[in-house]
Amino acid sequence: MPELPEVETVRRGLDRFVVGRRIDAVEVGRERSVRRTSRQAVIDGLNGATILRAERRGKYLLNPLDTGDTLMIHLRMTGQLLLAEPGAERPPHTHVAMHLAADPARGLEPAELWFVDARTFGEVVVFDPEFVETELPEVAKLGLDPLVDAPTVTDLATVIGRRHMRMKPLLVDQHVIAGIGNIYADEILHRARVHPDTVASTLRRKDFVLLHDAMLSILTAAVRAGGSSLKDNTYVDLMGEGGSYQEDHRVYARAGERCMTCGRGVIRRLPFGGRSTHFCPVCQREKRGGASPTRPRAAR
DNA sequence: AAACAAACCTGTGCGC
DNA sequence: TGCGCACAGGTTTGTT
Repeated sequence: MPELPEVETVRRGLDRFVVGRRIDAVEVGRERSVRRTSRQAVIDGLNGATILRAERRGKYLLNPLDTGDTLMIHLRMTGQLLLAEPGAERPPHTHVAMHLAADPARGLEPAELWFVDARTFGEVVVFDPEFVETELPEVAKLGLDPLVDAPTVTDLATVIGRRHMRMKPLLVDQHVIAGIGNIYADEILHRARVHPDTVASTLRRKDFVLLHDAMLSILTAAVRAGGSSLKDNTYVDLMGEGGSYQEDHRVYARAGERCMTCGRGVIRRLPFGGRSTHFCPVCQREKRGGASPTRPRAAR
């Protein structure tokens, strides 16, 4: 569920309410949430540690600790991080609870930080960042982060311009660009007027300009709105508040509706690369060379 | 290199 | 109301 804007919103909550505090105790309920290492490794790695910073790379939350280790949390589909008062009743599927010490300097009372995750795809890991390549290889291999790395149009063109992948699967590929998921990929392609089936290597400079602008403006606007919360309200921030960017979605979950941009097309929903994809057939006209199933390639 | 399916789990919404 | 099935924001792995 959570993509870059949602994870960034959570990161900001951590920055504000959790950074600088010591973890006095840790409870791990379900072992699956800490499967990367073990229950004991997470407990030992966090007990007595102080969280120095709250960082994010793609959809990964990275929190350096004063022990030299880093606490990584990935929410995957249904994970949540919630701040609560000590002893408060925990929601179902609360798998990890960290007891945070007070921070009198900032007027913060003791609190609990909960990792809640119904589907248990998410995970909590304590690792040594010096060995990120072996301990968390996927983090080491993440592509450009649109906000952290602030890539230019040329950076974007360099990273995706020689790929023969279709744009929808490419945008959600974390090795290429980190942080974009199914919702924002659809929104970005629509704003850039690029059909999801367009092969990346056929794009022109003007397309990269449009994609770059769409990516940056949509992601920053979504962060400003606190992310997108869908009907099930699975995504909420640290304080349990939903975001409002879903109100600005132009194509995602709008199949069958008239396009709000051109007023002519009707939003379609089709699987691309196995993911349901929403687009306006008028705004995002398929161009020649973009979408043939057997892509003829001149030998060279 | 790229496409595709399956796997990991649970909850929800829909058609009947 | 109840049942069964399709589907869901992510990512990895194994095959073509």
